[in-house]
Amino acid sequence: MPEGHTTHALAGRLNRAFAGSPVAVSSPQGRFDDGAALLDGLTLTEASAWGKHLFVEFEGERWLNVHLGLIGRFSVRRHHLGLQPDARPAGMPESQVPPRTQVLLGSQIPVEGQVRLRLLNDAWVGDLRGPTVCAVLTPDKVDQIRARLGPDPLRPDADPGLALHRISGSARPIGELLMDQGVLAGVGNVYRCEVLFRHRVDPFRPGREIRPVTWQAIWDDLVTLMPLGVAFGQILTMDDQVADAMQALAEVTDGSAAAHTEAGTGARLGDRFERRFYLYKRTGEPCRVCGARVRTRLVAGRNLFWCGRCQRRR
DNA sequence: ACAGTATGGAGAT
DNA sequence: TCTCCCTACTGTG
Repeated sequence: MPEGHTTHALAGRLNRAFAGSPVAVSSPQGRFDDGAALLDGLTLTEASAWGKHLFVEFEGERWLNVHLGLIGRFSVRRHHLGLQPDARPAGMPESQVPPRTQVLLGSQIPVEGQVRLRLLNDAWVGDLRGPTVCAVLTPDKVDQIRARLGPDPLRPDADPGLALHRISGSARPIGELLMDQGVLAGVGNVYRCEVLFRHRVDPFRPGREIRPVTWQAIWDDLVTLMPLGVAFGQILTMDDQVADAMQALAEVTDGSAAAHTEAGTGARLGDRFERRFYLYKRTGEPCRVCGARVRTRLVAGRNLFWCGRCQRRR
């Protein structure tokens, strides 16, 4: 389910599992052998996300860039092999065991399916499958990619004015502009349909006809909604679920409930919510607000869902 | 077992 | 606007 919330959650999991430790990098599938060799054994500095792009910095100014595309997955889980005493020379501290040794130990971790990239340290294993992008980049190239991306509502440094500038100067429909990663980074098909509905905006309305105050409301809404997606591992847009999620998140932040800080599976707060949207994939069903049938149209190769009555031009 | 679909995006046309 | 890439899950037989 890769929209921006997925990438940001992934960056967090990678940091909790690997940041600050040397990482054995391999390509069990073989299609990333060259890139893996460039990173193997380097210390992972920090993972971060910008929209749907994941950037993982390693020592020596080497960057791993991953884009999950439509079907990519990146699992991060604990393994229980540990480092066996006889796997390193006598007297060598565990922290100095060469990553290659870890690779040998790691080879005991079964590989299921096509794993393009495997990250491994003494406690964690991360397996990447089916990405559209998996590459090692120089800092220059990383800057280039970032320069092409619009502001990301999940980044504190984001400037919604940049997106407004591109929207207000465009004749393209807002439903299309929201999906353009150069206008706004991180929003995909679900968030675009749902957020336009939440503000009753006609998806076919040209960008230049969107009032700045309307754009600001949409942006503010995304700044509220998308962190919930990160925290709960699913896209939440329905008012009742959003309210519940915000409350649950506030309780965790206040410390009045046990915080789940493990990077592993199972401890996630996610999957607690029923999968339910205002419009997404509800073609022909009644609008939850007005009862009109939810409509759909292929826009630039993707299914756009909208309510022709609630989102009529005003 | 197999077909269909999917929350993306690049490149060709 | 079309074609292609790539994996996981769903529904059908």
